[in-house]
Amino acid sequence: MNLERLREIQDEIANRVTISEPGEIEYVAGIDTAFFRYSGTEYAVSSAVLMSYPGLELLKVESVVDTVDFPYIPTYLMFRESRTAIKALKKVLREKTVVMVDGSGLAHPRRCGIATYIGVELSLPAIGITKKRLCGEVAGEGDVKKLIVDGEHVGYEILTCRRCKPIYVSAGNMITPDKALEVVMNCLRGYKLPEPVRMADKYSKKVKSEYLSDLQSSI
DNA sequence: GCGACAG
DNA sequence: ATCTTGTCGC
Repeated sequence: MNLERLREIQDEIANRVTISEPGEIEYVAGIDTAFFRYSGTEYAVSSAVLMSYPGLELLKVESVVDTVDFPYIPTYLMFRESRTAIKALKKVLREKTVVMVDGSGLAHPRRCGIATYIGVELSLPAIGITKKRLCGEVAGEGDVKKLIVDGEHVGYEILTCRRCKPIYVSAGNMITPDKALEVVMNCLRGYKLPEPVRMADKYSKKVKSEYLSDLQSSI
């Protein structure tokens, strides 16, 4: 599978993106993936959390461990972690849920970050969250600046806590950049990352360490 | 050619 | 992302 073909796949996904106002939001899901190698094999641990919105009560946590075959290549992250992530996500999904993914949405050279891919593939509203800017330019001043990619306003760079570096929010699918920003703001609880992503990150690392110690004690 | 480059 | 101790600061 060459990059040219993978690029075509991303272009196809990008063409299926919908930018619209999602309906009523009752839940918000978060998804994150951790990695580790064991006996020469690489594994991915994806954890998905489901929280009420806007109350943010933790309702469900599900994790999936899988082997990984694709390397990390900037702008091709979806081919590395989406399979495991989608498996975990499907276990917590309900109607009226917006998904928050640890990765770009439309803030991607071909408008196809992993959040967009997951959103289009599962046909649901998705938001991309990253701690580093993959591409685009930042415009404006203050704690909330616009993120522009190829002249298109796809999301925002926001300062979620003073003394912290900013995070990047972008629409993934079936949501507008402004609505994505609103949902993320409503999921902030004093930490750098919005709760759904922060919780998913925490659980993926927890399950990873438990899984590793199980493997090592079963020798 | 050079620099940039999510997780 | 991951490998890693102490350490600065709220």
